[in-house]
Amino acid sequence: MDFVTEGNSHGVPHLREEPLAKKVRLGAEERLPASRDENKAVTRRQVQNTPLCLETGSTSAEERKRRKKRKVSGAKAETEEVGESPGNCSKARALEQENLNGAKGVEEKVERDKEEGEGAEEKEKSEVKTEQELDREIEVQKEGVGEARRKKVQGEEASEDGMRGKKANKGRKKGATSKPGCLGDSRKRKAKEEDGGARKKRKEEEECGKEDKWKWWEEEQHANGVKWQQLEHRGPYFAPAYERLPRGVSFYYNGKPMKLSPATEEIATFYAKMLDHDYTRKAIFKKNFFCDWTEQMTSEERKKIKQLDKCDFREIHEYFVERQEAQKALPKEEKQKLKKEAERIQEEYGYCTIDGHREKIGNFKTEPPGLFRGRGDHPKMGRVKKRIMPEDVIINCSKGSKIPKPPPGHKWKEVRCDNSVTWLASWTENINGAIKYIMLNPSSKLKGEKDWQKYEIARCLKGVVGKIRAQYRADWKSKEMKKRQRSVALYFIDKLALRAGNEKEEGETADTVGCCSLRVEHLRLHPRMDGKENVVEFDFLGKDCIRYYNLVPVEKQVFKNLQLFMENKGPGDDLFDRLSTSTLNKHLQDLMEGLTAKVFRTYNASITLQEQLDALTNEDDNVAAKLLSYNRANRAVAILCNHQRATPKTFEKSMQNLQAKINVKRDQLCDAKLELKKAKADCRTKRDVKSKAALEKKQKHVEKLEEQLEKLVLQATDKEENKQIALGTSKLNYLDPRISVAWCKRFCVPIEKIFNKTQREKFAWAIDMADEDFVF
DNA sequence: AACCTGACTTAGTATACCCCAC
DNA sequence: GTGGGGTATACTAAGTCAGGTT
Repeated sequence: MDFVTEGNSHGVPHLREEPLAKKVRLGAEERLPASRDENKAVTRRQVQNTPLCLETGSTSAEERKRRKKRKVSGAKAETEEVGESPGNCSKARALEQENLNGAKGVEEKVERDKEEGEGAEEKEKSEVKTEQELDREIEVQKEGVGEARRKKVQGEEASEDGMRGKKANKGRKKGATSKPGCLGDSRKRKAKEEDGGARKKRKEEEECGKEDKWKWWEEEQHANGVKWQQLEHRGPYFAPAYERLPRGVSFYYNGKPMKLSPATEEIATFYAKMLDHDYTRKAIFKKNFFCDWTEQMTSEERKKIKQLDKCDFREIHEYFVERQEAQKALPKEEKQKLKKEAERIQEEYGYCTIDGHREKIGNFKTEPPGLFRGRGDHPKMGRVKKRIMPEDVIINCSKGSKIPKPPPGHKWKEVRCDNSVTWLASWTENINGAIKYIMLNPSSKLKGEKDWQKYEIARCLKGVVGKIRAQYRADWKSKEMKKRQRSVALYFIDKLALRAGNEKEEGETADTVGCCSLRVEHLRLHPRMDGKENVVEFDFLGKDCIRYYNLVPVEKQVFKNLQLFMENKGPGDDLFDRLSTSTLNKHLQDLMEGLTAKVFRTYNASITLQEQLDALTNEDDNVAAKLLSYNRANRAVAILCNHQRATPKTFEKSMQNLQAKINVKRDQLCDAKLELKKAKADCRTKRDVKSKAALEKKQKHVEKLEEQLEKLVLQATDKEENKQIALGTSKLNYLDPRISVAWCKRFCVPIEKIFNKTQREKFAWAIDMADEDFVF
């Protein structure tokens, strides 16, 4: 992994020379058991959670707590080294202000209204499509892109002014669907052949066509803080009531069957269902479960059930396994019936009306009761998550609207009308006391607008990041300890895309950290390592207990600072003892409006995608090769952000299958080439029309096979490189979709190859507004 | 400034579902 | 028609960050 900063004055983590998968692989080698199959009990997560093997060792929660207290009081007592004037970035701010205001601006409505009619017409036409029509459409789309490109060459103005770029895009759109071809025939053919999933697409489009799409991005935004004027919904859909176990299914204690009270039995089924899960092998899980379970028992039961290991849930477990299998084996009509019912529920509860538009809700069901599945070494795992009752639920809707009816015999905790928030209903969960919300789907206006804004802020950062970097580099030498720590932390956040790292309550959650909460034990300093100087070895558990392991050569001054920060500290002490996320974010806010630590992650992710796409895409490649380039660029971002996944259980097998396919194809190609040779000879001797036609046919066959083989090989490469990396998270949350849309348009790749249906819905705004010239 | 809480985004995993090869 | 594999979706935990209170 080359995290070396040479040739990159800002120490930006993007644009690396070496394959980007190395970091993860390095971590993985240490993390993963040699053979998962041999040792099924050892999951990735478990291995990740084993204490970090640092000389310093890990620190207990109590010790950390003690130290933290000391840190806080110590920091208060100690005066700053030198009282320098506070960081002044008003210039940067002033510069940025303009940009940001622009970003928030909204287009003139008149212009829009004029064009609305045409849009509607277009939509109507495209409602139901045949396969041929779809293929034709792709060609036309490509032709349009060519037209757009030609226009660009002629000097047409590109629209890239962020949230204001609508007008120009509209103009482009019209052109993009009408003008005749720019592509050569062979390329058109290629595109046609490669888009095999036309049937699937048609189905998707039919579904999409049903809903009339609301182009909220062409409308005015609400005044500051107001999220809606009108909101009406059906309230949450409650988890089904508990059903008693059938007679023949029993819980056993100490080998003897035992009838349990309904509440006790229900909780027992939660555990029984998880019997073949790793959780039930964890001591904390068992302890927490037993503790909460006994609390729910009747006094009679409590007297009898004293030890968990005398409890036998196996019969209950088997019952649920069988029931699930029976469910799967249900006759078609029964399955249809169930599906219909699910659809009905979705129809009734899954949508709301917001400002006159029907929008999909993200999660309209309350979370069912069960056992808490905290990740990593969560101290509360196994605790009983209580059933949510209407009496726990707060409903949020507009005043004049139809207030949802609670289930018969129940009432809501509260009905309120607060249009400064986006949630429709909420309740407080019993494990951590956190509030859970029912909110809209990502395709909704409320979510989409926020998403769009997020990328606009990240784009603003692009304009000032140079200054910010210059400043934090200068601050590395500050006489103020606070500033030094802040500047080094910011360097890490920028260069390594670390999360901010809020303080967490000790003992309440798994011990994970981010930048500001790094402890001395999470870093090791190597003045020299593998021929590189000033190498910092990071090894800590981040969000969701995903291990972050990285060897990073840093600049000399950073290295020196780290030595200074670590001086006279124990392994469990905070590295940045004078820094918190709130002071860091306050500082960032001064540098640029809207800037917070996480914006760096968004910015660096998106800029990395853009740069990698530019570097990796070859215009002459076929679609499969271009997709590999895209995935590689996406992968670079996923690695930067440390988005990992467990290697899919079926990985090895499916890899073998793919390899087998490749081998078959190779053989076929070999045969086809032989036949081609024969046909050539035949043609030379006979010299008639028939043999010439045969030759042509053979030639085409070989070409086709070659193409197919190449596609398979690319697929295999992609798969292998993607083994432990999760691309979805960055695609969904960090990459400005307009970069992908522009790339698709520029390189004639159908957007469906990059975004699936859900993603297209979420990014509808970007797909509609970005043209091929969009630059992040 | 610390602390707490609410609102919202980001995250990995479990499961449902669909399609293709047989 | 079926089973398996792969993708899409559902689910909910775990973060970030801001604003109010002490």
